[in-house]
Amino acid sequence: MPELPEVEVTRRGLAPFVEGRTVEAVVVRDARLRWPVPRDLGRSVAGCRVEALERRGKYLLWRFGHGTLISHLGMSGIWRVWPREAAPPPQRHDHVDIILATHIVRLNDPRRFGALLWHPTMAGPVQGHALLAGLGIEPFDPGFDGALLYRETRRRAAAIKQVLLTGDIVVGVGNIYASEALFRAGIHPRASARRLGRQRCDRLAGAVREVLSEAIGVGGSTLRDFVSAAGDEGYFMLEANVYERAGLPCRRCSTPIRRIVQGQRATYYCPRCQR
DNA sequence: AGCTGGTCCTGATGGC
DNA sequence: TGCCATCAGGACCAGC
Repeated sequence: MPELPEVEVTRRGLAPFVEGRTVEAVVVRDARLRWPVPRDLGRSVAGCRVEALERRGKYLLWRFGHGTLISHLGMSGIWRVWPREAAPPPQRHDHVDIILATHIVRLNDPRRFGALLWHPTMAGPVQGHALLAGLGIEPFDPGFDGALLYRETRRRAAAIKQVLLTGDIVVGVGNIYASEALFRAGIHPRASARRLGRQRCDRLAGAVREVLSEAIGVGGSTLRDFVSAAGDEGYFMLEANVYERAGLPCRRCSTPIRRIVQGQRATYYCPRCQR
């Protein structure tokens, strides 16, 4: 279940089975994701080698010599891998199989907010694809720092929590980690983005990077279960400081954590630690 | 009935 | 008036 850490954990889990391997066939069982999965995906990639499995924001990019398979997990998507002889029969919501020589990589997505699209190289570099073109900087790019955050928020009057969620300044911060990063930085989620000072931007940029990288680190420990199809162990989260802790004492100051709604999404924060 | 991890799209608003 | 960027809300779904 996918914010950036879950997508990165997925990428690391799939990469050994996928990179350098050749796709034998693609089975599209149900094409009705956010946009229709191309029915002829098999014709685009069968017989072709996956050069690399990359990530951009929450998108997983299967790089081929002649194009890129763009995958997004939406709210409920998950990729699983089995040795071919051990793959169970497809279950409900198992929409697509990518069949390799020795393994099957299978996409399950109950809510169908995910996406699987083919972008041929002849249509231009994949970074120019409409879905990727507007994305903000990667949180682990050395160029992402307080100075950038400060510069990019100057004309954003909206609440910092919502600005973080749009992903057009920095990618990968979903609803859970937005609350967690703001707690770590001591910033109130409703604070106007443009009114944050330089120091608070420094703190927030650091907090975003820390929260995401710690979550990736922890998710790494569930990699084995995730890949082996031992159950839906793919999703793991850090022990939250605020997320879903409404009414419980703040771990730092014991003040009860509050839940508010911003843009129809829940936000959690400590009214004492975050101003 | 009302929540839930994402994000695209539309239409409204406001600045130049 | 027009052209922007920004912003709020709706939309897409199944499962609990």
